[in-house]
Formats: sequence, structure tokens, C-alpha cells
Amino acid sequence: MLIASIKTEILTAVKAACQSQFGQQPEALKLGYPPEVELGDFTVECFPLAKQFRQNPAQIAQAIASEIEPSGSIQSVRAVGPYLNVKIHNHVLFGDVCNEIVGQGECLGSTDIGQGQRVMVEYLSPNTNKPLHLGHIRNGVLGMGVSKLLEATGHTVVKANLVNDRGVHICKSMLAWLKWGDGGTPETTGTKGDHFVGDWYVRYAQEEERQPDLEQETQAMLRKWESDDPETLELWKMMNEWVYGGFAETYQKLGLEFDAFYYESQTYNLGKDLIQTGLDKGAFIVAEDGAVIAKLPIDEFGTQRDGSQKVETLLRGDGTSVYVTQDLGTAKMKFDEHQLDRSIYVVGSEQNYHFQCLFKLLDMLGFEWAPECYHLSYGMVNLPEGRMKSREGTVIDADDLIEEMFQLAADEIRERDSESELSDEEIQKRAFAIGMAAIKFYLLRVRPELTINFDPKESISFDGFTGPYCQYAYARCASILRRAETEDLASVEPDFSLLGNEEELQLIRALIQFPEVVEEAARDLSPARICNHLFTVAQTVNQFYHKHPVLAAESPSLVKARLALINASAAVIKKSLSLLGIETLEEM
RNA sequence: GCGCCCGUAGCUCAGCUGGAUAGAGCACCUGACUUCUAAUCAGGUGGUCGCAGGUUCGAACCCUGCCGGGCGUGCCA
Repeated sequence: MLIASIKTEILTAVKAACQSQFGQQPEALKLGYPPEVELGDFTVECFPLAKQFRQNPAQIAQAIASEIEPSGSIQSVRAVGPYLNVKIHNHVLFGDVCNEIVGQGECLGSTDIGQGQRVMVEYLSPNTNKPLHLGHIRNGVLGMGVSKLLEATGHTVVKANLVNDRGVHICKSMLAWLKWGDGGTPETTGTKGDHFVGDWYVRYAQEEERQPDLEQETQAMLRKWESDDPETLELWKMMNEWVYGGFAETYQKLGLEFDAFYYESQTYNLGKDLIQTGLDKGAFIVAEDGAVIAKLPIDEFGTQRDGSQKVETLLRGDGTSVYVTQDLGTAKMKFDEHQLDRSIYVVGSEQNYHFQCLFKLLDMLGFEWAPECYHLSYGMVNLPEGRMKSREGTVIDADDLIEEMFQLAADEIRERDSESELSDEEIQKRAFAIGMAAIKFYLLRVRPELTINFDPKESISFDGFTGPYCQYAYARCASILRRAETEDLASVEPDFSLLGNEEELQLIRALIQFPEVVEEAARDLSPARICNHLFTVAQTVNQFYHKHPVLAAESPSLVKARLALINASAAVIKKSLSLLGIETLEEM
């Protein structure tokens, strides 16, 4: 009996009882869980029925409960006030459920609700003049997380990275390198490529303070770039390659994957023809200075300071494109190239307004897929002293942070390895997995829209509501399962009727809820939901094995039953971690 | 001014989209390693769910209005 079938069985029984007691089918039934596990394994609320059957909910519950005879999976149905609490037979509740969970393997928690849906998740989208920072890590793990959630629910996901590889800021590092770089390269200086280029960007900023006319040289270089000057293009390509090399390393460490790369140098001219279409349709208008603009509806965008209608510029007076121009074109290209059903943009909340405009403009252009574009907005990552500011050097560099987490984890491991039994290689492997788990979980555990106040102490913590805590719970399960293999239990059949204490009930309940949690997380594009549920499972399994011996249980058939529970718990923890992009360790 | 987001324990957050007595973690006390790894577990302290109305049998959750904070607000990305 599958989890889904148990639910259906309960609902079917309730419906049949309503039919015979009240002569009609219930309009709406909601299956939930009682607040205390002792009350039952599932519950059906009778409030909605009260309206339909014109009786008080407690009486309805009574009537239905008396109508349902235990059968199949259902052991008992009891009315408690307005609730119908259902108990499921142990061999189904524990036996069948654990079997199902363990048997599903990689597919655990997967559904097909998104079958046939193609969705693009664009995330990270860095500039090529600076290395990645903490904000990019939040973006990256979030983008990767929602991609995995969508995949788990049957969607076909195209993970895209729109690289901002052109513009003044890129020219600045190019110019600085040309002037003062002395032919150095990442290789000759032993510097990671993105940092190498970023250093020249910083150097530019310093020099510019002393000689403000550098700005003109930058503009001249940008013009050369735009007119396809071969030397400038060559320099540009070379420096961008250095950056990509550096980025690739960081992506790899963070486990970020992409199926498609878009480059703004190739997309920045897209969209101009769409502007013409908009003009032809009368959706856009030409302003006095020749710029193409769109008027934004007041009910959605509010007004300007003076109370007049808001306006968005789509094309400058000189015919050059702006940010939205490019994005309009790219949006269309994405749908055309990949036959998308949905297009998700993982971009920080400071761009909320931009995407509100972009989507409205797509709608004004008449694209039927415009409503399928979605800005997955996430809050900023602030430091204890406020916003990260590159000018003040308070930006937390991604590679530095990764290295720091790795070192901290390694220290912890060595401290616990008092006998020095672990090889250096093993320590490194574990330290990396644990360090990454800490930072990823820390950034994913709150809802995307919330601003994170980056607390260095808390972010490196390995206790409590953290990634390492969850990894540890898994490692403990794995340890018990390993030991079980050395015992002679092969011929013993588990007796699930022996289970049923509070910790066991709480654990199985959490496991049963896993598929719904995945579905909700995917629906809300919120890996935080996975974090919360995962932590509950980890906490519950910790409580369980602390209080109840598994291998030393009273009888072999109880040992087998508890092992099944541990096995299923480990599977759920592993899958949850994997949905968050976090590795599991068999030993910690 | 206008738009969007946020406001729940000292701090950081959950709260299954309206249901059973508001839950965790951190911090602070007190206990538990001869027993499947103490990155663990048990117990304690701690809340007018920003404020005021409204809808409902029932509101932290929905509506309205305030207050406080954040991000934005036509030719940057």
C-alpha cells in the first residue's frame, strides 16, 4: 500500500460514510495530521461539512466515525470534537511506507505534476569584471535548488546563465590592464582568473580618483569595442576567458550547473525589432527627444512624484538600446529556442521594478506567454555593519568564504579525530562537504524574499538548524545500518506491530509527509521548505535512536522493524540534502 | 509622493495558504559519554503574533486604515 493510496482509502471511506449518513457526497475534504501523534495518523476536519450538511461539526464527525468500519489499512476512526482521527494498521503505516520509501531510490519524493512542462531557470548572471561574492552564492544555491525541485516534480528544466560580458565596467578592467598590466596573466601571476581581472578593475577605480579623464579613455574604448575594433575585441575575449576560467572553478565547488550560457554581447541588440512591433501596434510611443517610451498603467505601477503616469524608456533617442530592450529580446529568444512553458528569473529584489516593467511590456506586446514569466526575487545579504559595499571593501568574496568554511570544518574534524585515524585526504573530503553544507543550508533555510543578515558566527555554526546537523543525523543512521550488516539478521522478518512509541510515530509521520513537502516546495519555488522538513526529520531521528536502541532492541524482529525505519529516514534525509545541493557523508 | 517586500520569544526564523493548547534554532541556566559517533539527547527560562478596526462558528494567516524597516521609482545593469 502506497502513501498516496492510504490517503485515497481514507477519503473514499469518509465519502462513502457521508453518502449513507447524509445522502450526499462532501464538496470538499481536507486530509491533515493531528497535532499529537497519539491522536492518530491522519485527520479529516469536519468544519467544511458543517455548512453543507447543516449540522454542527462534532455531530458530523460522530456520525461519520460510527459509519466507518475498520477495513483495509484503516485500523480505527475516532471522532474527537470536530475531527475525525484515523489510525492506520502498523504493518501499513510502518511496513509499507518504509518499503515504498526505500524502494524508490533516486525517485524518492518525485512526482509527475510537471510532466511535459519545459521551464527555464535563469540564475547567477554575473558581470565579468569582478569575482563572485556572497550575494552570488545565495543566488546560485537558490537557482540550483529550485531547478532540482522542478526536476523532482517532473519538469524539464533548462538552467541558464546570462553573462554580462560587455559595457563600460568591462572596459575599465581592460583599460587598466593595458596601461599597467605589463603583460601579466593569471598564469604568470598565479592568480585565479576572475580575481586577476577584478584586481585590474579595482586598480582602475583607484587611478580614476587621481585622473578623472580616464573616464574618457574608457568611453573611447567602449566605442572601439562597439565598432568591432579587432585589437579591442581580442583583448576583451582574452580577459573574459580568464574570468570564465575562474568562474568555472567556483561553480564547480558550489555544485552549480548550467545547460545554456547567454552572453549580453550577443543579446544586447536583440529587442529592437520588438520595439518596432510595439510602435506599430500603438503600444509604445515616440517621445519628443526621439526616445521610444511606454506608459505604465497607474493601477499597477502607481504614479511619479508629481502624480503623473509613469513612463519607461525602451530605446534611447539615438536608437541605442537600454537594459529592457535587451531583456525583451532575450525573453522572446528563450521561449523560441527552448519551447518554454515557463521562464523563471532568479534575480535580487533590487530589480523587482525592472521585472515588473519587463513582464508588463511583454504583455503589451501581446505575447501569450508573458504571464508565464516569473521573477524569483530574493532579498539581499547584509553584513552586521550593513550593506556590502565594494567601495568600502566590505564585500565578502565567494572563494574566500568557501575556503574559510572548508578550514573551519577541517579544524572541527581534526579536533574530533583525537586518535588521528583519518587520512589527510579523508579530512579534506569531509571538510569540504561539511563546510559547503553549512553555508548552503544557512542561505537556503529562510524564505527567498527575506533579507539575510549575514551573521558570521551563525553561518559557520555546525549545531542546531544547520546543514552539518542534518548530515550528522544521516551519518548516524548509516553507521547503524553498517553495523546491522555484520549481524545475522538475514532470515529475520521485521514485526512492525511492535512499533508505535511516540518517537517512532513522529518519525514515520515526518517521512510520510516528505512527498507533499517536495510538491509544496516546488510550487512555492522555496528550498526553505525542504530545509525545515529535513531538519524535523533529522531532529526526530536523533531523538528516536537516543531513546530507543535499534540493534539492541528486545527481539530480532523488532530490530528489523526499527532498521527499516532508520533505513527510510536515511533515504529521506539523503534525498532532501541532495535537493538542496548538499552532499551526504557516510561517516562524520 | 507612489509601487513592491518585510514586521511572530533577547537574536535568527517556522507556522502545512482559515482550524485542536502559537513551534524550532541560537543565547542563558541544569543534567546525560563503560551502552548503535556527545557535530547528539533530556529538562528549564522566555510571546499583548507591529497597532486599530472588519469578515468568520474560528484569524499569526483574509480585507481596510495606520506605525516601523528595506528595496526601488523613464534614457545604469
